[in-house]
Amino acid sequence: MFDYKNVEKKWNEYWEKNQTFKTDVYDFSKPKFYCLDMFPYPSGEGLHMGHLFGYTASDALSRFKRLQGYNVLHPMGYDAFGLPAEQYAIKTGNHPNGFTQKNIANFRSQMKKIGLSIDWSKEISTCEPEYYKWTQWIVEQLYKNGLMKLQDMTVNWCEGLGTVLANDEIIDGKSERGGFPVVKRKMRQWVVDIPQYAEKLLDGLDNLDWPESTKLMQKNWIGKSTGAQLTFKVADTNYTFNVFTTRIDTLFGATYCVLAPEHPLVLKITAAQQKDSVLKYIDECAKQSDIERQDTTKEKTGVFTGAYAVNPATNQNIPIYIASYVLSTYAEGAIMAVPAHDERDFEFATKFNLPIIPVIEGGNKGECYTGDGKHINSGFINGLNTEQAKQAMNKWAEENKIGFAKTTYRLREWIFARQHYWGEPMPMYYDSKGNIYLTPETELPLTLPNITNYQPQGGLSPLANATDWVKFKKDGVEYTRELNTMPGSAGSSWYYMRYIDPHNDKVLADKKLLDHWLPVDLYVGGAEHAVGHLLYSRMWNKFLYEQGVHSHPEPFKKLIHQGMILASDGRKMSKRWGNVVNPDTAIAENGADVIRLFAMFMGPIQETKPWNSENIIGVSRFVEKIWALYTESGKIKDEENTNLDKIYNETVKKVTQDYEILSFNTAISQMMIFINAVSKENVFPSVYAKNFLILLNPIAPYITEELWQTIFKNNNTISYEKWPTFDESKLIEENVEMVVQINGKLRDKIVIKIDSTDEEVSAKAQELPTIKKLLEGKQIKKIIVVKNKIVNIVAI
RNA sequence: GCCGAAAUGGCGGAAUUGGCAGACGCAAGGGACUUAAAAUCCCUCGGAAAUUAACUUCCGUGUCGGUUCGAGUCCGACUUUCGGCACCA
Repeated sequence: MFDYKNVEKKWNEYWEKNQTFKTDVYDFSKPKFYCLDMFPYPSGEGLHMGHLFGYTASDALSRFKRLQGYNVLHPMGYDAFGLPAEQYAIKTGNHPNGFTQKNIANFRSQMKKIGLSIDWSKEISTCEPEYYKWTQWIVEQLYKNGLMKLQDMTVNWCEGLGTVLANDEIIDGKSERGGFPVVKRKMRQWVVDIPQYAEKLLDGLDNLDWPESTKLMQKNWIGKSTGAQLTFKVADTNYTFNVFTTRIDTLFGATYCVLAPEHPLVLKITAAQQKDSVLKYIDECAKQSDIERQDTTKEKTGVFTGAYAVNPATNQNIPIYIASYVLSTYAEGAIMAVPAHDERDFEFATKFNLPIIPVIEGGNKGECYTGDGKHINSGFINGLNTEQAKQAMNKWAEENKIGFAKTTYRLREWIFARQHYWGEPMPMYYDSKGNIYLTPETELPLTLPNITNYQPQGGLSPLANATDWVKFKKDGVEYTRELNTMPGSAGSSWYYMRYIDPHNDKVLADKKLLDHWLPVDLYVGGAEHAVGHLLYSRMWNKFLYEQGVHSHPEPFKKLIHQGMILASDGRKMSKRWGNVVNPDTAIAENGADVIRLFAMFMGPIQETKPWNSENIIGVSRFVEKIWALYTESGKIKDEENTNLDKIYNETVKKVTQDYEILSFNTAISQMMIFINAVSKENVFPSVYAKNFLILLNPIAPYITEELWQTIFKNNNTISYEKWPTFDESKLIEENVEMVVQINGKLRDKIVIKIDSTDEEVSAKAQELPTIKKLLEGKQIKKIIVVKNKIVNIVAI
């Protein structure tokens, strides 16, 4: 029996004592491989199966690359600022740091139990001043470059949490944490001008080895839209407003305009007799939650302002409405409505009896037509198709100073402020006039003050309670500090850089090291970060790249998302269902090797799949079989066994290829096939026995270390051995079995010399008695030979 | 509503470029060993027909159609599940 408990203890101590997995980042003599996991938020619940799964996969790859002779960087850290710690502090009055540190200690010990080959000397935590000093430094650079700014924003306000939330922190109109309702509110906020990077972020996607679906999600999130901006005059006033349209060609069919209810012009242009209804409508919209407002199944609403705009193409007056289907947050917050050729405008116009003028031929009468066609009722563009008409109209608009071609993005400013205590303090302060100052670099990190009351103060961060910290004097002048702290995504947007040089106190990280180690070669993490974290990180990376911090425009070369691990009942693991399987328990009961093998054997890592504990026995038997084979069978000898040559070389080849593409389930399957073959033989050549341990080591590090040491009397760890090579000539046999088909159906098989000519093969196939019989009375039309595989006789 | 991914035995899954569907493992059934059990080993294991048995035949990768000598794989339409977005002008 494999005594996994003692073996795990022994090797955990050995690895720690010998710093087996410490990476010398200055060693540039070997090729580098940077293997990164999305670091965990250290919750009170500890690691879950999803962590175990993803971390095991990246660890197996790290160990594989190490064995292949790469200098591997495989670090770990903690995304340690966050809401649960904040709420713990609010509830208990205790400092969130204690809670966080306790959880971190638990996470670290759990990860060690899985046998992860982490370089623990490079461990980081985003809540350490040593770390967030540089988060603050980056924020200051963003500010200096005009990318971090104060802006009046319509924000997602969550009263339940007393804070502003990012779009990706909201699910179905409720806060991701706590499930509290979220409403829109206008607030002055620190924002990162990420839209400035929209085009670069879009371009950069092309060359990344990422899942296509993730790239597409980022593309959609950025939401590039090409069209034109047009200026409309408000009739009988000096007011004008801009609209954005992708269909400038339909301008002749614009029969009304709509402003978003929040549009600044609304109150200025509303006619006296419409004032009441307009105010009432604006009020209604403000009160609506996100879910209500985004419900597209509901009938569109809106009111007439009493004002008219001038259609610049027809010079006719067209009514101006306000309606909630026009969003203040997108483009100009105003549209020209072309009901004949836009579904939404059509619905609205029908409801409010507004004129619908077709300007493109096609479609049915009385219906909205969005397709291409010849323009009609459109003055100088009559007869043109959509593309031609767009060009003509763009030219016309520019010449007449009415508008110009424009590209708009859906991507909005990244709201970079939370009304929390447990986050990085913003390194800004204000004088009595409201002028903004940056905390001097020499004074960074600006550390969190100690407070006792963690309750948010009427929309202000609990930092407001630290009066001594908030107000301070410098050269006799009184200043006030920024009270907001940074969002969770701040520290996680650059942590992969810090791992490379985690204790540098002069710079964020040595440029020479960053240039060598970036980009990350493999990034493993959940698909839930497809836009949020993975977009923010890319933007910070691009910014720091442009600042000359390092020389890599993209941070993560290859990305994979590990699938979600469900409970055996096919549902999500949840306390609510009582179906949670805890990694600690699973490891204690089966051993880390067995759990690692089991996790990797379940299926492709990208797939969501259930954790069926009863299947563990399969890999457990495999482990015991190996243990017995090496320790008891006496089969390992310095002899040859030609029966095993082929399967051995096949196994080395297949396992190597499969590890390379992270297909661990098929690699394990091949190793099982090999061990099954060995168990049928009397001799297991010691060269094969040694090399098999190396093949298995990335997934099952403990048993392989132990056998390596005890059976082969090696004093060194197996972790830096040389990856076995295979002999291609051993894979080629003299004869091959070929399938004989008639009309594509399997009828017989023949064994034939490898690489026989098509003629030889088809002649031999036709001599087979079964084939002869089946071909009786039939005429052979064609014979297709797939070399060394198939003969297909087509006959009628 | 729009975008994306997926669907293969009782179960997890495998199948190179379009070339023997079901590797490997679990569960199940049968047998060996044992006083017995556990463990281990051996055999069977998609469905149907037929057969003493070997053998054989037909059907079969969500549904319907197509391309092809040949389709789990390619094309078209659809169904279901999961993920994302959600009036984006």
